Amino acid sequence: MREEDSNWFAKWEEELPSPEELIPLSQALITPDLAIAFDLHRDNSNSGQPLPQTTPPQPNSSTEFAGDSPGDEPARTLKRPRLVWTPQLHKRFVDAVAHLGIKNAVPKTIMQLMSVDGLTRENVASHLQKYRLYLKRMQSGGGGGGGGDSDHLFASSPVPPHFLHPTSRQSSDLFIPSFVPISTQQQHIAAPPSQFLHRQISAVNFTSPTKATDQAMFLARQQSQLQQPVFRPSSLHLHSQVANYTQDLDSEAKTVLTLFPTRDD
DNA sequence: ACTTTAATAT
DNA sequence: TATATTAAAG
Repeated sequence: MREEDSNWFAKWEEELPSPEELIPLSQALITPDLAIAFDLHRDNSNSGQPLPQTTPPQPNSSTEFAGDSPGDEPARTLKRPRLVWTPQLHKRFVDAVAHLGIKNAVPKTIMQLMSVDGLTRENVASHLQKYRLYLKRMQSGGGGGGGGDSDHLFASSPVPPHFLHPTSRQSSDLFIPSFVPISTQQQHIAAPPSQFLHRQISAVNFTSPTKATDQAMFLARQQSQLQQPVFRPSSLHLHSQVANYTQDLDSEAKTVLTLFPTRDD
């Protein structure tokens, strides 16, 4: 059932700033520094929480001289927990790609626009690769019969039409939301790593000021979703509040990063 | 240096 | 299965 092109737009917009939708979103991926910091208290009580020895690496946050002498930086080689692409995170991904236009939507740029702390270029690249395959298989088989059933994630976000038709203009000039005033929207973001946030925001000022404004708005919209309700688990340890960072040690010592609570549709 | 694609690993 | 990692090529 193909609706008009003008409809996806409206649908998409409706999805955006619903209060209910905003609440469950959390901050960002755990930052390695924080993880390390909190791991310092080893509550070694046998509470079924075997600490991950996989101390998430610190990408580059140390303000030390960046004398990158390979072989001396074990942090670089340590493994991060697997990223879990929740529908919310995927939506950010799609928004970013749509906003950039297919042309500029390369992993690095996408990553920058998403501005999710801890998200790596490779995370995005991997996801992008899979997403493109999904798009390809969408244009061929399409809506009729055989949709793969393993595409739940991708199906959870609407696919902008120009993703499928390389023709016609892309880029995002069309749908900068006229609402969403970036100022005064900002309540106090209860973000412990506000420094990081700041850093990421300031990292967006590339290219011309026009684009910068454009992307500032984009970011502003995105960040309105990032505003944290400051959910304070009264008696819980800091682990849970730092981020939605869950470890799946049930089966093995594998750790899993969860950005947002997954809510079933 | 970065992207893309395919193949492979966990 | 979903994501990561690697290799090769542009």
